Amino acid sequence: MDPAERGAVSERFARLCRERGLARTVQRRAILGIIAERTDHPSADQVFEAARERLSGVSRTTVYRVLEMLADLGVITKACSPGSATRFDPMTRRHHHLVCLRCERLVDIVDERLGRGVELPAEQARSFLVHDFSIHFHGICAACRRKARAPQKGSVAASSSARKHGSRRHKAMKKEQRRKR
Amino acid sequence: MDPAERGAVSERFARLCRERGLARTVQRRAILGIIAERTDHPSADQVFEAARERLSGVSRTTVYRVLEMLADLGVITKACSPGSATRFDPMTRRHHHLVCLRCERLVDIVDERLGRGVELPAEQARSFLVHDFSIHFHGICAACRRKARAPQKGSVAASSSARKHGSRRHKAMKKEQRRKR
DNA sequence: ATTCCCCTTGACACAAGTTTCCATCTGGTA
DNA sequence: TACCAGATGGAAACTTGTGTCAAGGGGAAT
Repeated sequence: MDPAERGAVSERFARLCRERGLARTVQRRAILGIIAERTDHPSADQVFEAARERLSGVSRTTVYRVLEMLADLGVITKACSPGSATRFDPMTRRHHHLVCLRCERLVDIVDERLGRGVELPAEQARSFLVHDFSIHFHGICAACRRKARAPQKGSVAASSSARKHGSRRHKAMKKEQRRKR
Repeated sequence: MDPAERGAVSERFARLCRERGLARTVQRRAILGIIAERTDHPSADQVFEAARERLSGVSRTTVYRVLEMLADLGVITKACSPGSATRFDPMTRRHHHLVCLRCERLVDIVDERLGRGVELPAEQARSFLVHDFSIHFHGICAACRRKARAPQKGSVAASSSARKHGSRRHKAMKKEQRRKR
Protein backbone atom coordinates (compact mmCIF):
# COMPACT_ATOMS: atom_id res chain seq x y z
CA MET A 1 0.00 0.00 0.00
CA ASP A 2 1.52 3.32 -0.99
CA PRO A 3 1.95 6.19 1.51
CA ALA A 4 -0.97 8.22 0.13
CA GLU A 5 -3.28 5.27 0.52
CA ARG A 6 -1.97 4.64 4.03
CA GLY A 7 -2.75 8.24 4.89
CA ALA A 8 -6.28 7.84 3.61
CA VAL A 9 -6.78 4.72 5.70
CA SER A 10 -5.46 6.45 8.78
CA GLU A 11 -7.81 9.39 8.23
CA ARG A 12 -10.76 7.15 7.71
CA PHE A 13 -9.89 5.41 10.95
CA ALA A 14 -9.69 8.76 12.78
CA ARG A 15 -13.06 9.84 11.45
CA LEU A 16 -14.74 6.58 12.37
CA CYS A 17 -13.30 6.75 15.88
CA ARG A 18 -14.59 10.28 16.36
CA GLU A 19 -18.02 9.32 15.06
CA ARG A 20 -18.31 6.39 17.40
CA GLY A 21 -16.56 7.77 20.44
CA LEU A 22 -13.67 5.32 20.32
CA ALA A 23 -10.19 6.17 21.54
CA ARG A 24 -7.28 6.33 19.12
CA THR A 25 -4.77 4.65 21.37
CA VAL A 26 -1.15 4.08 20.44
CA GLN A 27 -1.86 0.37 20.18
CA ARG A 28 -4.70 0.84 17.73
CA ARG A 29 -2.73 3.20 15.55
CA ALA A 30 0.33 0.99 15.56
CA ILE A 31 -1.59 -2.15 14.68
CA LEU A 32 -3.43 -0.47 11.86
CA GLY A 33 -0.08 0.84 10.64
CA ILE A 34 1.42 -2.62 10.64
CA ILE A 35 -1.35 -4.08 8.54
CA ALA A 36 -1.37 -1.16 6.12
CA GLU A 37 2.37 -1.61 5.52
CA ARG A 38 2.27 -5.26 4.69
CA THR A 39 1.40 -6.85 1.42
CA ASP A 40 0.91 -10.35 2.78
CA HIS A 41 -2.09 -11.35 4.88
CA PRO A 42 -0.66 -11.51 8.38
CA SER A 43 -2.30 -13.73 10.96
CA ALA A 44 -3.10 -12.29 14.38
CA ASP A 45 0.06 -13.90 15.68
CA GLN A 46 2.21 -12.31 12.98
CA VAL A 47 0.68 -8.94 13.75
CA PHE A 48 1.45 -9.55 17.40
CA GLU A 49 5.10 -10.30 16.62
CA ALA A 50 5.38 -7.11 14.57
CA ALA A 51 3.52 -5.06 17.17
CA ARG A 52 5.89 -6.18 19.89
CA GLU A 53 8.79 -4.61 18.07
CA ARG A 54 7.36 -1.14 18.15
CA LEU A 55 5.26 -1.36 21.31
CA SER A 56 7.15 -3.24 23.96
CA GLY A 57 4.72 -4.75 26.40
CA VAL A 58 1.76 -4.96 24.09
CA SER A 59 -0.32 -7.99 24.91
CA ARG A 60 -1.62 -10.68 22.64
CA THR A 61 -5.12 -10.00 23.97
CA THR A 62 -4.97 -6.41 22.85
CA VAL A 63 -3.82 -7.38 19.39
CA TYR A 64 -6.75 -9.73 18.98
CA ARG A 65 -9.15 -7.15 20.35
CA VAL A 66 -7.87 -4.37 18.15
CA LEU A 67 -7.94 -6.51 15.02
CA GLU A 68 -11.53 -7.43 15.75
CA MET A 69 -12.40 -3.81 16.33
CA LEU A 70 -10.73 -2.65 13.12
CA ALA A 71 -12.60 -5.31 11.19
CA ASP A 72 -15.86 -4.17 12.78
CA LEU A 73 -15.11 -0.62 11.69
CA GLY A 74 -14.50 -1.87 8.18
CA VAL A 75 -10.94 -0.50 8.11
CA ILE A 76 -9.47 -3.95 7.60
CA THR A 77 -11.03 -7.23 6.55
CA LYS A 78 -10.76 -10.76 7.82
CA ALA A 79 -9.79 -13.45 5.39
CA CYS A 80 -9.53 -17.15 5.98
CA SER A 81 -8.32 -20.30 4.42
CA PRO A 82 -9.88 -23.47 5.79
CA GLY A 83 -8.00 -25.06 8.64
CA SER A 84 -5.65 -22.21 9.41
CA ALA A 85 -5.73 -19.06 11.46
CA THR A 86 -7.73 -15.99 10.48
CA ARG A 87 -5.73 -13.55 8.42
CA PHE A 88 -6.11 -9.81 8.18
CA ASP A 89 -6.10 -7.72 5.12
CA PRO A 90 -6.00 -3.94 4.77
CA MET A 91 -9.21 -2.87 3.08
CA THR A 92 -8.24 -1.42 -0.23
CA ARG A 93 -9.40 -2.09 -3.68
CA ARG A 94 -11.59 -4.98 -4.58
CA HIS A 95 -9.47 -8.05 -4.91
CA HIS A 96 -9.81 -11.78 -5.33
CA HIS A 97 -8.02 -14.83 -4.03
CA LEU A 98 -6.19 -17.90 -5.19
CA VAL A 99 -6.44 -20.66 -2.60
CA CYS A 100 -4.22 -23.70 -2.93
CA LEU A 101 -6.15 -26.76 -1.80
CA ARG A 102 -2.94 -28.55 -0.94
CA CYS A 103 -0.79 -26.12 1.00
CA GLU A 104 -3.52 -23.58 1.73
CA ARG A 105 -1.46 -20.69 0.52
CA LEU A 106 -3.55 -17.57 -0.15
CA VAL A 107 -2.62 -15.16 -2.92
CA ASP A 108 -4.25 -11.86 -3.85
CA ILE A 109 -5.33 -11.03 -7.37
CA VAL A 110 -6.03 -7.42 -8.16
CA ASP A 111 -7.54 -7.19 -11.60
CA GLU A 112 -10.21 -4.70 -12.53
CA ARG A 113 -11.60 -6.84 -15.31
CA LEU A 114 -12.10 -9.85 -13.11
CA GLY A 115 -15.60 -9.95 -11.72
CA ARG A 116 -16.93 -7.37 -14.08
CA GLY A 117 -20.60 -8.12 -14.55
CA VAL A 118 -20.92 -10.19 -11.40
CA GLU A 119 -24.14 -9.31 -9.67
CA LEU A 120 -26.22 -10.91 -6.96
CA PRO A 121 -29.45 -12.40 -8.36
CA ALA A 122 -32.45 -10.15 -7.76
CA GLU A 123 -34.10 -12.65 -5.45
CA GLN A 124 -31.28 -12.50 -2.88
CA ALA A 125 -30.54 -8.83 -3.51
CA ARG A 126 -33.87 -7.89 -2.00
CA SER A 127 -33.02 -9.19 1.45
CA PHE A 128 -29.23 -9.13 1.52
CA LEU A 129 -27.35 -5.84 1.43
CA VAL A 130 -24.13 -6.44 -0.48
CA HIS A 131 -21.06 -4.45 0.53
CA ASP A 132 -18.67 -6.19 -1.79
CA PHE A 133 -17.75 -9.54 -3.24
CA SER A 134 -14.65 -11.51 -3.92
CA ILE A 135 -13.92 -14.49 -6.10
CA HIS A 136 -12.03 -17.43 -4.67
CA PHE A 137 -10.23 -19.66 -7.13
CA HIS A 138 -9.56 -23.10 -5.68
CA GLY A 139 -6.85 -25.21 -7.15
CA ILE A 140 -3.23 -26.27 -6.92
CA CYS A 141 -0.36 -23.84 -6.87
CA ALA A 142 2.80 -24.22 -8.92
CA ALA A 143 4.92 -25.42 -5.99
CA CYS A 144 2.44 -28.15 -5.07
CA ARG A 145 2.11 -29.27 -8.68
CA ARG A 146 5.84 -29.77 -8.86
CA LYS A 147 5.84 -31.71 -5.59
CA ALA A 148 2.91 -33.85 -6.76
CA ARG A 149 4.90 -35.30 -9.67
CA ALA A 150 6.41 -38.15 -7.64
CA PRO A 151 3.55 -39.93 -5.80
CA GLN A 152 0.90 -41.59 -7.92
CA LYS A 153 -0.69 -44.42 -5.92
CA GLY A 154 -2.53 -43.51 -2.70
CA SER A 155 -2.42 -39.89 -3.62
CA VAL A 156 -5.25 -38.88 -1.27
CA ALA A 157 -3.57 -40.13 1.86
CA ALA A 158 -0.18 -38.91 0.70
CA SER A 159 -1.30 -35.39 -0.05
CA SER A 160 -3.25 -35.18 3.16
CA SER A 161 -0.40 -36.21 5.40
CA ALA A 162 2.06 -34.05 3.50
CA ARG A 163 -0.06 -31.01 4.11
CA LYS A 164 -0.54 -31.79 7.78
CA HIS A 165 3.09 -32.33 8.48
CA GLY A 166 3.99 -29.12 6.73
CA SER A 167 1.48 -27.20 8.71
CA ARG A 168 2.53 -28.79 11.98
CA ARG A 169 6.16 -28.12 11.41
CA HIS A 170 5.38 -24.49 10.85
CA LYS A 171 3.29 -24.23 13.98
CA ALA A 172 5.87 -25.94 16.14
CA MET A 173 8.46 -23.49 14.89
CA LYS A 174 6.38 -20.52 15.82
CA LYS A 175 5.76 -21.88 19.28
CA GLU A 176 9.46 -22.40 19.84
CA GLN A 177 10.13 -18.79 18.91
CA ARG A 178 7.44 -17.61 21.28
CA ARG A 179 8.80 -19.53 24.25
CA LYS A 180 12.35 -18.32 23.76
CA ARG A 181 11.40 -14.75 24.46
CA MET B 1 -30.48 -31.94 -0.74
CA ASP B 2 -33.24 -34.12 -2.19
CA PRO B 3 -33.29 -37.94 -1.75
CA ALA B 4 -32.17 -38.68 -5.32
CA GLU B 5 -29.17 -36.46 -4.91
CA ARG B 6 -28.36 -38.02 -1.55
CA GLY B 7 -28.43 -41.41 -3.22
CA ALA B 8 -26.01 -40.21 -5.87
CA VAL B 9 -23.65 -38.87 -3.22
CA SER B 10 -23.77 -42.12 -1.33
CA GLU B 11 -23.02 -44.09 -4.49
CA ARG B 12 -20.16 -41.86 -5.40
CA PHE B 13 -18.77 -42.37 -1.93
CA ALA B 14 -19.09 -46.15 -2.30
CA ARG B 15 -17.31 -46.11 -5.63
CA LEU B 16 -14.48 -43.94 -4.37
CA CYS B 17 -14.03 -46.18 -1.33
CA ARG B 18 -13.81 -49.27 -3.53
CA GLU B 19 -11.33 -47.56 -5.84
CA ARG B 20 -9.05 -46.56 -3.01
CA GLY B 21 -9.47 -49.53 -0.73
CA LEU B 22 -11.15 -47.58 2.03
CA ALA B 23 -13.68 -49.15 4.37
CA ARG B 24 -17.28 -47.99 4.42
CA THR B 25 -17.69 -48.06 8.16
CA VAL B 26 -20.92 -47.19 9.95
CA GLN B 27 -19.32 -43.99 11.21
CA ARG B 28 -18.35 -42.83 7.75
CA ARG B 29 -21.75 -43.56 6.30
CA ALA B 30 -23.57 -41.90 9.18
CA ILE B 31 -21.45 -38.76 9.04
CA LEU B 32 -21.86 -38.42 5.30
CA GLY B 33 -25.60 -38.93 5.80
CA ILE B 34 -25.77 -36.18 8.38
CA ILE B 35 -24.09 -33.66 6.13
CA ALA B 36 -26.16 -34.63 3.10
CA GLU B 37 -29.38 -34.08 5.07
CA ARG B 38 -28.57 -30.60 6.24
CA THR B 39 -29.00 -27.38 4.37
CA ASP B 40 -26.87 -25.30 6.71
CA HIS B 41 -23.12 -25.67 6.75
CA PRO B 42 -22.46 -27.53 9.99
CA SER B 43 -19.17 -27.15 11.82
CA ALA B 44 -17.28 -30.26 12.89
CA ASP B 45 -18.68 -29.86 16.36
CA GLN B 46 -22.25 -29.65 15.09
CA VAL B 47 -21.69 -32.78 13.06
CA PHE B 48 -20.32 -34.42 16.18
CA GLU B 49 -23.45 -33.51 18.15
CA ALA B 50 -25.66 -34.93 15.43
CA ALA B 51 -23.51 -38.03 15.04
CA ARG B 52 -23.74 -38.79 18.74
CA GLU B 53 -27.49 -39.15 18.43
CA ARG B 54 -27.33 -41.96 15.96
CA LEU B 55 -24.01 -43.50 16.89
CA SER B 56 -23.69 -43.57 20.65
CA GLY B 57 -20.05 -43.73 21.55
CA VAL B 58 -18.69 -42.07 18.45
CA SER B 59 -15.66 -39.99 19.30
CA ARG B 60 -14.87 -36.43 18.43
CA THR B 61 -11.56 -37.56 16.95
CA THR B 62 -13.35 -39.85 14.51
CA VAL B 63 -15.72 -37.12 13.40
CA TYR B 64 -12.82 -34.81 12.62
CA ARG B 65 -10.95 -37.56 10.85
CA VAL B 66 -13.93 -38.64 8.78
CA LEU B 67 -14.78 -35.11 7.75
CA GLU B 68 -11.21 -34.59 6.64
CA MET B 69 -11.30 -37.85 4.72
CA LEU B 70 -14.61 -37.01 3.00
CA ALA B 71 -13.23 -33.64 1.99
CA ASP B 72 -10.11 -35.31 0.60
CA LEU B 73 -12.30 -37.64 -1.45
CA GLY B 74 -14.17 -34.64 -2.76
CA VAL B 75 -17.52 -35.93 -1.50
CA ILE B 76 -18.00 -32.85 0.65
CA THR B 77 -16.24 -29.50 0.63
CA LYS B 78 -14.79 -27.36 3.36
CA ALA B 79 -16.02 -23.83 3.64
CA CYS B 80 -14.97 -21.17 6.05
CA SER B 81 -16.18 -17.86 7.26
CA PRO B 82 -13.49 -15.73 8.84
CA GLY B 83 -13.01 -16.17 12.55
CA SER B 84 -15.18 -19.22 12.96
CA ALA B 85 -14.65 -22.93 12.67
CA THR B 86 -14.40 -24.73 9.37
CA ARG B 87 -17.78 -25.66 7.99
CA PHE B 88 -18.69 -28.60 5.81
CA ASP B 89 -20.84 -28.45 2.77
CA PRO B 90 -22.40 -31.41 0.93
CA MET B 91 -22.80 -29.30 -2.16
CA THR B 92 -20.35 -30.30 -4.83
CA ARG B 93 -21.98 -28.43 -7.70
CA ARG B 94 -20.58 -25.00 -8.30
CA HIS B 95 -22.21 -22.57 -5.95
CA HIS B 96 -21.60 -19.25 -4.31
CA HIS B 97 -22.00 -17.78 -0.86
CA LEU B 98 -23.63 -14.93 0.96
CA VAL B 99 -21.65 -14.10 4.09
CA CYS B 100 -23.19 -11.84 6.69
CA LEU B 101 -20.47 -9.67 8.20
CA ARG B 102 -22.48 -9.23 11.37
CA CYS B 103 -23.76 -12.66 12.35
CA GLU B 104 -21.47 -14.70 10.09
CA ARG B 105 -24.33 -16.66 8.66
CA LEU B 106 -23.40 -18.46 5.46
CA VAL B 107 -25.99 -19.03 2.74
CA ASP B 108 -25.64 -20.93 -0.51
CA ILE B 109 -26.56 -19.47 -3.87
CA VAL B 110 -26.96 -21.83 -6.77
CA ASP B 111 -27.39 -19.90 -9.97
CA GLU B 112 -25.95 -21.00 -13.28
CA ARG B 113 -25.80 -17.48 -14.66
CA LEU B 114 -23.77 -16.15 -11.76
CA GLY B 115 -20.10 -16.24 -12.50
CA ARG B 116 -20.53 -16.91 -16.17
CA GLY B 117 -17.53 -15.44 -17.89
CA VAL B 118 -15.36 -15.40 -14.78
CA GLU B 119 -11.89 -16.52 -15.70
CA LEU B 120 -8.52 -16.35 -14.04
CA PRO B 121 -6.18 -13.83 -15.73
CA ALA B 122 -3.70 -15.52 -18.05
CA GLU B 123 -0.73 -14.47 -15.95
CA GLN B 124 -1.88 -16.49 -12.93
CA ALA B 125 -3.45 -19.25 -15.01
CA ARG B 126 -0.01 -20.31 -16.19
CA SER B 127 1.19 -21.30 -12.73
CA PHE B 128 -2.03 -22.00 -10.84
CA LEU B 129 -4.22 -24.94 -11.82
CA VAL B 130 -7.83 -23.92 -11.17
CA HIS B 131 -10.28 -26.61 -10.09
CA ASP B 132 -13.19 -24.33 -9.46
CA PHE B 133 -14.12 -20.94 -8.12
CA SER B 134 -16.79 -19.46 -5.91
CA ILE B 135 -18.01 -15.95 -5.37
CA HIS B 136 -18.44 -14.66 -1.83
CA PHE B 137 -20.82 -11.77 -1.36
CA HIS B 138 -20.08 -9.88 1.85
CA GLY B 139 -22.77 -7.80 3.41
CA ILE B 140 -25.56 -7.67 5.95
CA CYS B 141 -28.38 -10.17 6.03
CA ALA B 142 -32.04 -9.21 6.42
CA ALA B 143 -32.20 -10.22 10.09
CA CYS B 144 -29.18 -8.11 11.03
CA ARG B 145 -30.49 -5.14 9.07
CA ARG B 146 -33.71 -5.25 11.07
CA LYS B 147 -31.79 -5.50 14.33
CA ALA B 148 -29.56 -2.59 13.33
CA ARG B 149 -32.53 -0.21 13.16
CA ALA B 150 -32.64 0.52 16.90
CA PRO B 151 -29.05 1.41 17.94
CA GLN B 152 -27.51 4.43 16.28
CA LYS B 153 -24.75 5.68 18.58
CA GLY B 154 -21.99 3.23 19.41
CA SER B 155 -23.41 0.76 16.97
CA VAL B 156 -20.10 -0.93 16.34
CA ALA B 157 -19.49 -1.76 19.96
CA ALA B 158 -23.10 -2.80 20.35
CA SER B 159 -23.18 -5.06 17.33
CA SER B 160 -19.80 -6.50 18.10
CA SER B 161 -20.60 -7.38 21.67
CA ALA B 162 -24.01 -8.65 20.65
CA ARG B 163 -22.43 -11.07 18.25
CA LYS B 164 -19.84 -12.17 20.72
CA HIS B 165 -22.21 -12.68 23.55
CA GLY B 166 -24.54 -14.55 21.30
CA SER B 167 -21.75 -16.76 20.14
CA ARG B 168 -20.40 -17.28 23.63
CA ARG B 169 -23.77 -18.07 25.04
CA HIS B 170 -24.22 -20.67 22.38
CA LYS B 171 -20.84 -22.22 23.04
CA ALA B 172 -21.34 -22.25 26.79
CA MET B 173 -24.65 -24.00 26.26
CA LYS B 174 -23.06 -26.61 24.07
CA LYS B 175 -20.39 -27.24 26.64
CA GLU B 176 -22.99 -27.66 29.35
CA GLN B 177 -24.87 -30.18 27.25
CA ARG B 178 -21.68 -32.05 26.58
CA ARG B 179 -20.84 -32.37 30.25
CA LYS B 180 -24.30 -33.54 31.20
CA ARG B 181 -24.04 -36.64 29.09
C1' DA C 1 -19.42 -69.01 7.82
C1' DT C 2 -14.77 -68.36 9.44
C1' DT C 3 -10.28 -66.48 9.61
C1' DC C 4 -7.01 -63.04 9.28
C1' DC C 5 -4.87 -58.75 8.15
C1' DC C 6 -4.85 -54.14 8.00
C1' DC C 7 -7.54 -50.14 8.21
C1' DT C 8 -10.25 -47.65 11.44
C1' DT C 9 -11.82 -46.26 15.86
C1' DG C 10 -11.83 -44.41 20.70
C1' DA C 11 -9.50 -42.42 24.43
C1' DC C 12 -6.33 -39.41 25.96
C1' DA C 13 -2.99 -35.85 25.63
C1' DC C 14 -1.68 -31.82 23.85
C1' DA C 15 -0.93 -27.72 20.68
C1' DA C 16 -2.57 -23.55 18.54
C1' DG C 17 -5.74 -19.97 18.29
C1' DT C 18 -8.89 -17.12 20.57
C1' DT C 19 -11.71 -15.21 24.28
C1' DT C 20 -12.96 -14.11 29.17
C1' DC C 21 -12.13 -11.95 33.48
C1' DC C 22 -10.62 -8.41 36.28
C1' DA C 23 -7.41 -5.10 38.16
C1' DT C 24 -4.96 -1.25 36.40
C1' DC C 25 -4.10 2.40 33.30
C1' DT C 26 -4.97 6.16 29.81
C1' DG C 27 -7.13 9.17 26.03
C1' DG C 28 -10.08 12.76 25.58
C1' DT C 29 -13.11 15.97 27.58
C1' DA C 30 -14.64 19.33 31.12
C1' DT D 1 -5.27 19.27 35.57
C1' DA D 2 -8.66 15.98 37.09
C1' DC D 3 -11.84 12.80 36.02
C1' DC D 4 -13.95 8.60 34.15
C1' DA D 5 -15.62 5.68 30.54
C1' DG D 6 -13.33 2.93 27.83
C1' DA D 7 -8.94 0.42 26.82
C1' DT D 8 -5.07 -2.49 28.16
C1' DG D 9 -2.25 -6.42 30.22
C1' DG D 10 -1.78 -10.82 32.11
C1' DA D 11 -3.42 -15.17 33.52
C1' DA D 12 -6.47 -18.59 32.75
C1' DA D 13 -10.01 -20.91 30.33
C1' DC D 14 -12.05 -22.47 26.26
C1' DT D 15 -12.54 -24.18 21.30
C1' DT D 16 -10.81 -26.38 17.51
C1' DG D 17 -7.98 -29.59 15.68
C1' DT D 18 -4.15 -33.19 15.63
C1' DG D 19 -0.76 -37.10 17.26
C1' DT D 20 -0.35 -41.55 19.40
C1' DC D 21 -1.38 -46.14 20.31
C1' DA D 22 -3.97 -50.12 21.88
C1' DA D 23 -8.17 -52.41 20.68
C1' DG D 24 -11.86 -53.34 17.46
C1' DG D 25 -14.14 -54.32 13.01
C1' DG D 26 -14.61 -54.45 7.60
C1' DG D 27 -14.16 -57.25 3.88
C1' DA D 28 -11.37 -60.37 0.92
C1' DA D 29 -9.70 -65.00 0.79
C1' DT D 30 -10.64 -69.42 2.20
